[in-house]
Amino acid sequence: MNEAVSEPVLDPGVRVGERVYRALRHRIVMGELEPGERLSVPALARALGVSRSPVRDAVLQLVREGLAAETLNRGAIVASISRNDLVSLYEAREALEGMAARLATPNFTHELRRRLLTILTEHDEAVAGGDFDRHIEVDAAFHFQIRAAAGSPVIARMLDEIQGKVMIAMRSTSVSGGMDRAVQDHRRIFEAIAAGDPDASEAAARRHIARLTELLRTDG
Amino acid sequence: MNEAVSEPVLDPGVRVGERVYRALRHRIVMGELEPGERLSVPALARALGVSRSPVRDAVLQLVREGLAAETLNRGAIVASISRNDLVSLYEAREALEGMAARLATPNFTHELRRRLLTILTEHDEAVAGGDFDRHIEVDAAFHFQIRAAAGSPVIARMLDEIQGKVMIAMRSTSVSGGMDRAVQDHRRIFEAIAAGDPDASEAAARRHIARLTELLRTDG
DNA sequence: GTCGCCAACACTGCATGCAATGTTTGTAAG
DNA sequence: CTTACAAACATTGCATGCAGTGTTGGCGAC
Repeated sequence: MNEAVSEPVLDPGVRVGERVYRALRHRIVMGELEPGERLSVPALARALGVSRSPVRDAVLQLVREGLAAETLNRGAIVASISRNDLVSLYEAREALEGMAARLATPNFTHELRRRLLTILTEHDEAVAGGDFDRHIEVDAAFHFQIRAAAGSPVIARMLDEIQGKVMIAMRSTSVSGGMDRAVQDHRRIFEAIAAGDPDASEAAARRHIARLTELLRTDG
Repeated sequence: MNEAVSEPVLDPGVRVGERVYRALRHRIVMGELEPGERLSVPALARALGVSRSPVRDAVLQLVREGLAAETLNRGAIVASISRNDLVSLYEAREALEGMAARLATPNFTHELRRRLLTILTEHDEAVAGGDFDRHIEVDAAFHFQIRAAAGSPVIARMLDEIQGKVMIAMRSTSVSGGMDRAVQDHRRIFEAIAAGDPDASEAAARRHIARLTELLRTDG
Protein backbone atom coordinates (compact mmCIF):
# COMPACT_ATOMS: atom_id res chain seq x y z
CA MET A 1 0.00 0.00 0.00
CA ASN A 2 2.61 2.51 -1.04
CA GLU A 3 3.58 2.62 -4.68
CA ALA A 4 0.02 3.27 -5.82
CA VAL A 5 0.17 6.70 -4.24
CA SER A 6 1.48 8.01 -7.51
CA GLU A 7 -2.11 7.92 -8.74
CA PRO A 8 -4.07 9.20 -5.76
CA VAL A 9 -7.48 8.72 -7.41
CA LEU A 10 -8.44 12.25 -6.42
CA ASP A 11 -10.23 14.49 -8.89
CA PRO A 12 -8.46 17.79 -9.25
CA GLY A 13 -10.68 20.02 -7.11
CA VAL A 14 -10.39 22.53 -4.39
CA ARG A 15 -10.60 21.30 -0.84
CA VAL A 16 -8.75 18.10 -0.12
CA GLY A 17 -11.51 16.88 2.17
CA GLU A 18 -14.07 17.35 -0.57
CA ARG A 19 -11.91 15.52 -3.06
CA VAL A 20 -11.44 12.65 -0.66
CA TYR A 21 -15.18 12.55 -0.08
CA ARG A 22 -15.91 12.39 -3.78
CA ALA A 23 -13.28 9.76 -4.39
CA LEU A 24 -14.54 7.55 -1.58
CA ARG A 25 -18.16 8.03 -2.57
CA HIS A 26 -17.32 7.12 -6.14
CA ARG A 27 -15.48 4.01 -5.06
CA ILE A 28 -18.34 2.97 -2.81
CA VAL A 29 -21.18 3.40 -5.30
CA MET A 30 -19.06 1.81 -8.02
CA GLY A 31 -18.54 -1.23 -5.87
CA GLU A 32 -14.76 -0.91 -5.59
CA LEU A 33 -15.29 -0.72 -1.86
CA GLU A 34 -17.66 -3.46 -0.80
CA PRO A 35 -20.25 -3.27 1.96
CA GLY A 36 -18.70 -4.19 5.28
CA GLU A 37 -15.24 -3.12 4.22
CA ARG A 38 -13.54 -1.00 6.85
CA LEU A 39 -12.89 2.68 6.29
CA SER A 40 -9.86 3.14 8.48
CA VAL A 41 -8.96 6.81 8.59
CA PRO A 42 -5.20 6.30 9.06
CA ALA A 43 -5.05 3.64 6.35
CA LEU A 44 -6.96 5.75 3.84
CA ALA A 45 -4.86 8.79 4.69
CA ARG A 46 -1.70 6.83 4.00
CA ALA A 47 -3.11 5.39 0.78
CA LEU A 48 -4.22 8.79 -0.51
CA GLY A 49 -1.12 10.60 0.64
CA VAL A 50 -2.93 13.14 2.80
CA SER A 51 -3.29 13.64 6.51
CA ARG A 52 -6.05 12.21 8.64
CA SER A 53 -8.07 15.43 8.94
CA PRO A 54 -9.61 15.61 5.47
CA VAL A 55 -10.13 11.84 5.45
CA ARG A 56 -11.94 12.07 8.74
CA ASP A 57 -14.14 14.84 7.34
CA ALA A 58 -14.95 12.73 4.31
CA VAL A 59 -15.83 9.65 6.34
CA LEU A 60 -18.07 11.70 8.61
CA GLN A 61 -19.95 12.99 5.60
CA LEU A 62 -20.33 9.48 4.24
CA VAL A 63 -21.70 8.30 7.56
CA ARG A 64 -24.22 11.11 7.70
CA GLU A 65 -25.22 10.42 4.12
CA GLY A 66 -25.79 6.78 4.98
CA LEU A 67 -23.13 5.38 2.66
CA ALA A 68 -21.00 4.36 5.64
CA ALA A 69 -21.93 3.09 9.07
CA GLU A 70 -20.16 3.53 12.37
CA THR A 71 -19.12 0.41 14.17
CA LEU A 72 -18.49 0.05 17.86
CA ASN A 73 -15.13 1.74 18.31
CA ARG A 74 -13.78 0.14 15.18
CA GLY A 75 -14.29 3.02 12.84
CA ALA A 76 -16.67 3.16 9.94
CA ILE A 77 -17.46 0.52 7.37
CA VAL A 78 -19.10 0.73 3.98
CA ALA A 79 -22.82 0.54 4.58
CA SER A 80 -24.81 -2.55 3.75
CA ILE A 81 -28.19 -1.80 2.22
CA SER A 82 -30.66 -4.44 3.27
CA ARG A 83 -33.69 -5.57 1.36
CA ASN A 84 -35.86 -3.61 3.80
CA ASP A 85 -33.75 -0.50 3.36
CA LEU A 86 -34.17 -0.84 -0.36
CA VAL A 87 -37.94 -1.01 -0.07
CA SER A 88 -37.93 2.12 2.06
CA LEU A 89 -35.65 3.85 -0.41
CA TYR A 90 -37.93 2.93 -3.27
CA GLU A 91 -41.00 4.25 -1.48
CA ALA A 92 -39.31 7.62 -1.24
CA ARG A 93 -38.04 7.30 -4.77
CA GLU A 94 -41.48 6.58 -6.12
CA ALA A 95 -42.82 9.79 -4.61
CA LEU A 96 -39.88 11.90 -5.75
CA GLU A 97 -39.54 10.51 -9.27
CA GLY A 98 -43.25 11.01 -9.72
CA MET A 99 -43.03 14.61 -8.69
CA ALA A 100 -39.93 15.11 -10.83
CA ALA A 101 -41.79 13.82 -13.89
CA ARG A 102 -44.70 16.10 -13.08
CA LEU A 103 -42.47 19.14 -12.75
CA ALA A 104 -40.50 18.25 -15.86
CA THR A 105 -43.62 18.16 -18.02
CA PRO A 106 -44.09 21.92 -18.44
CA ASN A 107 -40.35 22.22 -19.10
CA PHE A 108 -40.36 19.85 -22.04
CA THR A 109 -38.21 21.18 -24.88
CA HIS A 110 -37.05 19.93 -28.23
CA GLU A 111 -33.63 19.46 -26.73
CA LEU A 112 -35.02 17.24 -23.97
CA ARG A 113 -37.07 15.31 -26.52
CA ARG A 114 -33.92 14.67 -28.53
CA ARG A 115 -31.92 13.54 -25.52
CA LEU A 116 -34.62 11.24 -24.20
CA LEU A 117 -35.16 9.65 -27.60
CA THR A 118 -31.45 9.01 -27.92
CA ILE A 119 -31.41 7.40 -24.50
CA LEU A 120 -34.42 5.26 -25.32
CA THR A 121 -32.77 4.03 -28.49
CA GLU A 122 -29.59 3.15 -26.66
CA HIS A 123 -31.66 1.44 -24.02
CA ASP A 124 -33.35 -0.70 -26.65
CA GLU A 125 -29.97 -1.73 -27.98
CA ALA A 126 -28.66 -2.55 -24.53
CA VAL A 127 -31.68 -4.72 -23.78
CA ALA A 128 -31.52 -6.43 -27.17
CA GLY A 129 -27.87 -7.21 -26.54
CA GLY A 130 -28.51 -8.37 -23.00
CA ASP A 131 -26.00 -5.85 -21.72
CA PHE A 132 -26.98 -5.45 -18.07
CA ASP A 133 -24.30 -2.94 -17.12
CA ARG A 134 -25.22 -0.76 -20.07
CA HIS A 135 -28.86 -1.08 -19.05
CA ILE A 136 -28.02 0.24 -15.59
CA GLU A 137 -26.10 3.13 -17.07
CA VAL A 138 -28.72 4.16 -19.61
CA ASP A 139 -31.51 3.71 -17.06
CA ALA A 140 -29.74 6.15 -14.77
CA ALA A 141 -29.22 8.58 -17.63
CA PHE A 142 -32.94 8.61 -18.40
CA HIS A 143 -33.92 9.44 -14.85
CA PHE A 144 -31.15 12.00 -14.66
CA GLN A 145 -32.49 13.91 -17.65
CA ILE A 146 -35.95 14.02 -16.16
CA ARG A 147 -34.91 15.28 -12.79
CA ALA A 148 -32.66 17.84 -14.41
CA ALA A 149 -35.65 19.07 -16.40
CA ALA A 150 -37.73 19.18 -13.22
CA GLY A 151 -35.58 22.07 -12.08
CA SER A 152 -35.91 21.24 -8.40
CA PRO A 153 -32.52 21.17 -6.67
CA VAL A 154 -34.09 19.69 -3.56
CA ILE A 155 -35.62 16.74 -5.36
CA ALA A 156 -32.50 16.26 -7.47
CA ARG A 157 -30.30 16.08 -4.40
CA MET A 158 -32.58 13.63 -2.63
CA LEU A 159 -32.78 11.36 -5.64
CA ASP A 160 -28.99 11.45 -5.92
CA GLU A 161 -28.71 10.33 -2.33
CA ILE A 162 -31.20 7.54 -2.91
CA GLN A 163 -29.43 6.41 -6.05
CA GLY A 164 -26.11 6.09 -4.28
CA LYS A 165 -27.56 3.63 -1.81
CA VAL A 166 -29.54 1.82 -4.46
CA MET A 167 -26.38 1.22 -6.44
CA ILE A 168 -24.76 -0.36 -3.41
CA ALA A 169 -27.71 -2.64 -2.94
CA MET A 170 -27.96 -3.63 -6.59
CA ARG A 171 -24.62 -5.39 -6.43
CA SER A 172 -25.69 -7.68 -3.62
CA THR A 173 -29.31 -8.29 -4.52
CA SER A 174 -29.86 -9.50 -8.02
CA VAL A 175 -32.68 -7.36 -9.30
CA SER A 176 -31.82 -8.50 -12.74
CA GLY A 177 -35.35 -9.02 -13.89
CA GLY A 178 -37.28 -6.53 -15.94
CA MET A 179 -34.77 -4.99 -18.27
CA ASP A 180 -37.25 -4.95 -21.11
CA ARG A 181 -40.01 -3.79 -18.82
CA ALA A 182 -37.94 -0.79 -17.82
CA VAL A 183 -37.68 0.40 -21.41
CA GLN A 184 -41.43 0.10 -21.85
CA ASP A 185 -41.98 2.10 -18.67
CA HIS A 186 -39.53 4.75 -19.76
CA ARG A 187 -41.21 5.10 -23.09
CA ARG A 188 -44.56 5.63 -21.40
CA ILE A 189 -43.06 8.28 -19.16
CA PHE A 190 -41.55 9.98 -22.17
CA GLU A 191 -44.82 9.95 -24.05
CA ALA A 192 -46.74 11.42 -21.13
CA ILE A 193 -44.22 14.22 -20.72
CA ALA A 194 -44.14 14.86 -24.45
CA ALA A 195 -47.93 15.01 -24.44
CA GLY A 196 -47.74 17.69 -21.77
CA ASP A 197 -49.88 15.80 -19.30
CA PRO A 198 -48.44 16.26 -15.79
CA ASP A 199 -50.84 13.83 -14.13
CA ALA A 200 -50.05 11.10 -16.63
CA SER A 201 -46.33 11.81 -16.34
CA GLU A 202 -46.36 11.46 -12.59
CA ALA A 203 -48.52 8.37 -12.73
CA ALA A 204 -46.26 6.72 -15.29
CA ALA A 205 -43.11 7.50 -13.32
CA ARG A 206 -44.66 6.19 -10.14
CA ARG A 207 -45.86 3.00 -11.75
CA HIS A 208 -42.37 2.46 -13.06
CA ILE A 209 -40.80 2.70 -9.62
CA ALA A 210 -43.66 0.87 -7.96
CA ARG A 211 -43.09 -2.03 -10.31
CA LEU A 212 -39.46 -2.20 -9.25
CA THR A 213 -40.53 -2.05 -5.61
CA GLU A 214 -42.87 -4.95 -6.16
CA LEU A 215 -40.04 -6.89 -7.76
CA LEU A 216 -38.06 -6.31 -4.60
CA ARG A 217 -40.82 -7.39 -2.27
CA THR A 218 -41.59 -10.64 -4.06
CA ASP A 219 -38.53 -11.71 -6.00
CA GLY A 220 -35.82 -12.98 -3.69
CA MET B 1 -13.97 31.18 27.21
CA ASN B 2 -15.16 32.79 30.38
CA GLU B 3 -18.34 32.84 32.43
CA ALA B 4 -20.90 31.59 29.92
CA VAL B 5 -19.16 28.24 29.75
CA SER B 6 -21.03 27.15 32.85
CA GLU B 7 -24.06 26.43 30.65
CA PRO B 8 -22.55 25.15 27.43
CA VAL B 9 -25.94 24.59 25.76
CA LEU B 10 -24.81 21.11 24.82
CA ASP B 11 -27.09 18.14 25.34
CA PRO B 12 -25.39 15.43 27.33
CA GLY B 13 -24.49 13.07 24.56
CA VAL B 14 -21.59 11.10 23.35
CA ARG B 15 -19.33 12.67 20.79
CA VAL B 16 -18.55 16.32 21.32
CA GLY B 17 -18.79 17.04 17.62
CA GLU B 18 -22.27 15.52 17.49
CA ARG B 19 -23.38 17.54 20.50
CA VAL B 20 -22.08 20.73 18.93
CA TYR B 21 -23.89 19.85 15.72
CA ARG B 22 -27.17 19.29 17.53
CA ALA B 23 -26.80 22.46 19.56
CA LEU B 24 -26.05 24.58 16.52
CA ARG B 25 -28.80 22.99 14.48
CA HIS B 26 -31.26 23.63 17.28
CA ARG B 27 -30.22 27.23 17.59
CA ILE B 28 -30.51 27.74 13.84
CA VAL B 29 -33.95 26.22 13.36
CA MET B 30 -35.18 27.95 16.50
CA GLY B 31 -34.10 31.28 15.13
CA GLU B 32 -31.56 32.05 17.83
CA LEU B 33 -29.00 32.22 15.07
CA GLU B 34 -30.35 34.33 12.24
CA PRO B 35 -29.74 33.81 8.53
CA GLY B 36 -26.56 35.52 7.45
CA GLU B 37 -25.02 35.33 10.89
CA ARG B 38 -21.44 34.14 10.75
CA LEU B 39 -20.49 30.73 12.08
CA SER B 40 -16.91 31.39 13.03
CA VAL B 41 -15.26 28.18 14.10
CA PRO B 42 -12.82 29.76 16.56
CA ALA B 43 -15.51 31.96 18.09
CA LEU B 44 -17.95 29.08 18.52
CA ALA B 45 -15.21 26.91 19.95
CA ARG B 46 -14.39 29.57 22.53
CA ALA B 47 -18.05 30.11 23.34
CA LEU B 48 -18.74 26.39 23.77
CA GLY B 49 -15.52 25.66 25.61
CA VAL B 50 -14.27 23.03 23.19
CA SER B 51 -11.54 22.94 20.59
CA ARG B 52 -11.99 23.83 16.97
CA SER B 53 -12.06 20.26 15.67
CA PRO B 54 -15.54 19.21 16.76
CA VAL B 55 -16.91 22.63 15.89
CA ARG B 56 -15.45 22.35 12.43
CA ASP B 57 -17.05 18.91 12.04
CA ALA B 58 -20.40 20.32 13.10
CA VAL B 59 -20.25 23.27 10.74
CA LEU B 60 -19.30 20.99 7.84
CA GLN B 61 -22.35 18.85 8.53
CA LEU B 62 -24.56 21.92 8.65
CA VAL B 63 -23.19 23.12 5.33
CA ARG B 64 -23.80 19.76 3.71
CA GLU B 65 -27.29 19.68 5.15
CA GLY B 66 -27.97 23.11 3.69
CA LEU B 67 -28.54 24.86 7.00
CA ALA B 68 -25.31 26.82 6.59
CA ALA B 69 -23.62 28.21 3.53
CA GLU B 70 -19.95 28.71 2.81
CA THR B 71 -18.84 32.21 2.05
CA LEU B 72 -15.78 33.21 0.11
CA ASN B 73 -12.98 32.55 2.58
CA ARG B 74 -14.94 34.08 5.43
CA GLY B 75 -16.25 30.89 6.91
CA ALA B 76 -19.81 29.70 6.96
CA ILE B 77 -22.96 31.66 7.67
CA VAL B 78 -26.43 30.56 8.63
CA ALA B 79 -28.26 29.80 5.39
CA SER B 80 -30.89 32.09 4.03
CA ILE B 81 -33.83 30.26 2.52
CA SER B 82 -35.23 32.23 -0.37
CA ARG B 83 -38.77 32.23 -1.60
CA ASN B 84 -37.67 30.11 -4.55
CA ASP B 85 -35.89 27.66 -2.27
CA LEU B 86 -39.04 27.37 -0.25
CA VAL B 87 -41.10 26.53 -3.31
CA SER B 88 -38.63 23.83 -4.26
CA LEU B 89 -38.67 22.48 -0.72
CA TYR B 90 -42.44 22.37 -0.74
CA GLU B 91 -42.55 20.52 -4.04
CA ALA B 92 -40.46 17.77 -2.48
CA ARG B 93 -42.44 17.99 0.70
CA GLU B 94 -45.72 17.55 -1.14
CA ALA B 95 -44.50 14.31 -2.70
CA LEU B 96 -43.06 12.97 0.53
CA GLU B 97 -45.89 13.94 2.88
CA GLY B 98 -48.29 12.39 0.43
CA MET B 99 -46.40 9.14 0.39
CA ALA B 100 -46.05 9.24 4.17
CA ALA B 101 -49.81 9.58 4.57
CA ARG B 102 -50.32 6.70 2.13
CA LEU B 103 -47.92 4.47 4.00
CA ALA B 104 -49.34 5.46 7.38
CA THR B 105 -52.83 4.42 6.40
CA PRO B 106 -52.44 0.64 6.82
CA ASN B 107 -50.62 1.30 10.10
CA PHE B 108 -53.49 3.19 11.68
CA THR B 109 -54.00 2.15 15.30
CA HIS B 110 -56.19 3.23 18.18
CA GLU B 111 -53.13 4.81 19.72
CA LEU B 112 -52.48 6.88 16.61
CA ARG B 113 -56.15 7.84 16.46
CA ARG B 114 -55.95 9.06 20.04
CA ARG B 115 -52.80 11.07 19.45
CA LEU B 116 -54.01 12.70 16.27
CA LEU B 117 -57.34 13.64 17.84
CA THR B 118 -55.53 15.21 20.77
CA ILE B 119 -53.36 17.21 18.41
CA LEU B 120 -56.36 18.32 16.36
CA THR B 121 -58.10 19.54 19.49
CA GLU B 122 -55.06 21.46 20.59
CA HIS B 123 -54.75 22.89 17.11
CA ASP B 124 -58.33 24.13 17.27
CA GLU B 125 -57.58 25.84 20.53
CA ALA B 126 -54.42 27.44 19.19
CA VAL B 127 -56.23 28.78 16.14
CA ALA B 128 -59.15 30.01 18.21
CA GLY B 129 -56.71 31.82 20.47
CA GLY B 130 -54.74 33.21 17.56
CA ASP B 131 -51.58 31.65 18.96
CA PHE B 132 -49.32 31.47 15.93
CA ASP B 133 -46.31 29.92 17.66
CA ARG B 134 -48.49 27.21 19.13
CA HIS B 135 -49.99 26.65 15.69
CA ILE B 136 -46.51 26.07 14.27
CA GLU B 137 -45.71 23.65 17.05
CA VAL B 138 -48.93 21.64 16.83
CA ASP B 139 -48.80 21.61 13.05
CA ALA B 140 -45.34 20.07 13.21
CA ALA B 141 -46.57 17.53 15.78
CA PHE B 142 -49.36 16.38 13.46
CA HIS B 143 -47.04 15.78 10.56
CA PHE B 144 -44.53 14.12 12.84
CA GLN B 145 -47.07 11.55 14.00
CA ILE B 146 -47.98 10.69 10.45
CA ARG B 147 -44.49 10.21 9.23
CA ALA B 148 -43.68 8.17 12.31
CA ALA B 149 -46.63 5.93 11.48
CA ALA B 150 -45.43 5.64 7.90
CA GLY B 151 -42.51 3.63 9.16
CA SER B 152 -40.15 4.80 6.46
CA PRO B 153 -36.86 6.00 7.90
CA VAL B 154 -35.83 7.39 4.53
CA ILE B 155 -38.90 9.56 4.13
CA ALA B 156 -38.77 10.61 7.78
CA ARG B 157 -35.20 11.77 7.45
CA MET B 158 -35.86 13.71 4.29
CA LEU B 159 -38.87 15.43 5.76
CA ASP B 160 -36.81 16.34 8.82
CA GLU B 161 -34.24 17.96 6.61
CA ILE B 162 -36.91 19.86 4.73
CA GLN B 163 -38.55 20.98 7.93
CA GLY B 164 -35.33 22.45 9.27
CA LYS B 165 -35.01 24.73 6.28
CA VAL B 166 -38.69 25.55 6.24
CA MET B 167 -38.48 26.72 9.83
CA ILE B 168 -35.66 29.08 8.94
CA ALA B 169 -37.68 30.51 6.09
CA MET B 170 -40.87 30.89 8.11
CA ARG B 171 -39.27 33.51 10.33
CA SER B 172 -38.35 35.76 7.43
CA THR B 173 -41.32 35.24 5.15
CA SER B 174 -44.65 35.83 6.77
CA VAL B 175 -46.64 32.81 5.78
CA SER B 176 -49.07 33.70 8.49
CA GLY B 177 -52.16 33.08 6.43
CA GLY B 178 -54.16 29.92 6.62
CA MET B 179 -53.99 28.84 10.24
CA ASP B 180 -57.62 27.81 10.20
CA ARG B 181 -57.24 26.25 6.78
CA ALA B 182 -54.43 24.06 8.10
CA VAL B 183 -56.66 22.57 10.75
CA GLN B 184 -59.32 21.76 8.17
CA ASP B 185 -56.71 20.12 5.96
CA HIS B 186 -55.34 18.11 8.85
CA ARG B 187 -58.77 16.90 9.77
CA ARG B 188 -59.36 15.69 6.24
CA ILE B 189 -56.06 13.85 6.26
CA PHE B 190 -56.96 12.26 9.56
CA GLU B 191 -60.34 11.16 8.29
CA ALA B 192 -58.90 9.59 5.17
CA ILE B 193 -56.31 7.68 7.16
CA ALA B 194 -58.92 6.62 9.71
CA ALA B 195 -61.12 5.43 6.87
CA GLY B 196 -58.29 3.26 5.64
CA ASP B 197 -58.20 4.81 2.19
CA PRO B 198 -54.57 5.21 1.08
CA ASP B 199 -55.40 7.09 -2.12
CA ALA B 200 -57.55 9.58 -0.26
CA SER B 201 -54.92 9.95 2.45
CA GLU B 202 -52.21 10.75 -0.03
CA ALA B 203 -54.44 13.10 -1.97
CA ALA B 204 -55.47 14.96 1.18
CA ALA B 205 -51.91 15.32 2.38
CA ARG B 206 -50.77 16.55 -1.01
CA ARG B 207 -53.57 19.05 -1.31
CA HIS B 208 -52.62 20.36 2.11
CA ILE B 209 -49.02 21.01 1.11
CA ALA B 210 -49.95 22.17 -2.37
CA ARG B 211 -52.18 24.79 -0.80
CA LEU B 212 -49.27 26.07 1.24
CA THR B 213 -47.10 26.10 -1.88
CA GLU B 214 -49.70 28.15 -3.68
CA LEU B 215 -49.77 30.57 -0.78
CA LEU B 216 -46.03 30.96 -1.22
CA ARG B 217 -46.21 31.52 -4.94
CA THR B 218 -48.93 34.17 -4.79
CA ASP B 219 -48.82 35.80 -1.39
CA GLY B 220 -45.81 38.04 -1.07
C1' DG C 1 -4.60 -29.51 23.05
C1' DT C 2 -7.58 -25.94 24.87
C1' DC C 3 -8.55 -21.98 27.56
C1' DG C 4 -7.57 -17.68 29.64
C1' DC C 5 -4.77 -13.79 30.48
C1' DC C 6 -1.62 -10.04 29.18
C1' DA C 7 0.91 -7.06 26.46
C1' DA C 8 1.58 -4.77 22.20
C1' DC C 9 -0.93 -2.66 18.67
C1' DA C 10 -4.23 0.20 16.09
C1' DC C 11 -7.68 3.31 15.87
C1' DT C 12 -10.85 6.98 17.30
C1' DG C 13 -11.80 11.60 18.61
C1' DC C 14 -10.30 16.03 20.61
C1' DA C 15 -6.67 19.50 20.88
C1' DT C 16 -3.36 22.33 18.82
C1' DG C 17 0.25 23.98 15.49
C1' DC C 18 0.98 26.29 11.19
C1' DA C 19 1.10 28.24 6.50
C1' DA C 20 -1.79 30.56 3.22
C1' DT C 21 -5.17 33.91 2.44
C1' DG C 22 -8.50 37.54 2.87
C1' DT C 23 -10.12 41.41 5.60
C1' DT C 24 -9.83 45.55 8.12
C1' DT C 25 -7.78 49.40 10.20
C1' DG C 26 -4.64 53.05 10.37
C1' DT C 27 -1.79 56.25 7.99
C1' DA C 28 -0.06 59.14 4.64
C1' DA C 29 -0.31 61.27 0.16
C1' DG C 30 -3.00 63.98 -2.97
C1' DC D 1 -11.72 65.14 2.88
C1' DT D 2 -10.93 61.34 -0.08
C1' DT D 3 -8.11 57.67 -1.72
C1' DA D 4 -4.44 54.41 -1.92
C1' DC D 5 -1.49 51.49 0.42
C1' DA D 6 0.40 48.67 4.03
C1' DA D 7 0.62 46.20 8.10
C1' DA D 8 -1.63 43.76 11.72
C1' DC D 9 -5.25 40.60 12.55
C1' DA D 10 -8.52 36.85 12.08
C1' DT D 11 -9.88 32.70 9.92
C1' DT D 12 -9.66 28.63 7.09
C1' DG D 13 -8.03 24.08 6.03
C1' DC D 14 -4.47 20.58 6.56
C1' DA D 15 -1.10 18.31 9.57
C1' DT D 16 0.08 16.28 13.77
C1' DG D 17 0.18 15.21 18.87
C1' DC D 18 -1.94 12.60 22.43
C1' DA D 19 -4.90 10.15 25.78
C1' DG D 20 -8.42 6.71 26.09
C1' DT D 21 -10.11 2.37 24.49
C1' DG D 22 -11.00 -1.85 22.17
C1' DT D 23 -8.83 -5.56 19.54
C1' DT D 24 -5.54 -9.13 18.55
C1' DG D 25 -1.95 -12.33 18.91
C1' DG D 26 1.08 -14.91 21.74
C1' DC D 27 2.29 -17.31 25.82
C1' DG D 28 1.59 -19.89 29.85
C1' DA D 29 -1.50 -22.73 32.90
C1' DC D 30 -4.34 -26.60 33.20
